[in-house]
Amino acid sequence: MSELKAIGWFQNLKDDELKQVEAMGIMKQYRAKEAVFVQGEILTHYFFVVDGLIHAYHQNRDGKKWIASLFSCGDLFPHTGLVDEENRYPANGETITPCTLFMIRREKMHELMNCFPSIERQLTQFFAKKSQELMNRYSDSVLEPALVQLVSLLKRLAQQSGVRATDGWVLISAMMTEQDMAGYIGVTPETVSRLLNRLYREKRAKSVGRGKIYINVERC
DNA sequence: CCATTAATTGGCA
DNA sequence: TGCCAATTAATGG
Repeated sequence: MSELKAIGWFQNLKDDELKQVEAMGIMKQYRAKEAVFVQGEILTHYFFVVDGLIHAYHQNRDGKKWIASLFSCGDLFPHTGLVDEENRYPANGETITPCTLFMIRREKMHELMNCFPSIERQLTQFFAKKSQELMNRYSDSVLEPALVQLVSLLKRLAQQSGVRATDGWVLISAMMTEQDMAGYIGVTPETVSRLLNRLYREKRAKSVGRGKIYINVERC
């Protein structure tokens, strides 16, 4: 059960403290494409990602969806209600791949911060990092063409869950679908499909069946 | 298998 | 690039 140590937040805790933290929440398994929370509902729990990929997205009445953020191992979400008074989920949370999440009630989360100041400091750093990521992503969405944004996304996935293969190729498995990528970048699925095929032609990436892509780190 | 969903492709704005 | 339509591929019973 000490999977918690692996996610970064609790590394400098003593064993008994770690047990104390484990007792404050529960480890939960999710299947792929399973809802974790719904936008607008009362915020009852926070989630630490132990394993897997989750997205938070907004959706309009036509069903168009925009992925606000991606969470992988070591991330904590949602990001509201901890240092402000917001008490509803700001977006829809849904797993992309099968996931293992450490789930902790809101009240316990505040208790956790009070009991362990070191974790509260990490939270501040975490927010700063996420804020920076969001700003970079937004500037890319305005300044860069979709191809560049797609490559950035693939690089990020490679860095987070990629497996090194032979000579400069990294395998990204357990991938988002192309629709997900489209939703993240803010373009249509057709565009993503065409851009990916372009990357394949240019030998900057290659496909290994659905959901698995090799990317050439050097050329990207 | 069939039904459903995802991805591809071509045409046109 | 986006949107639409027509196919083709893949996935899950």
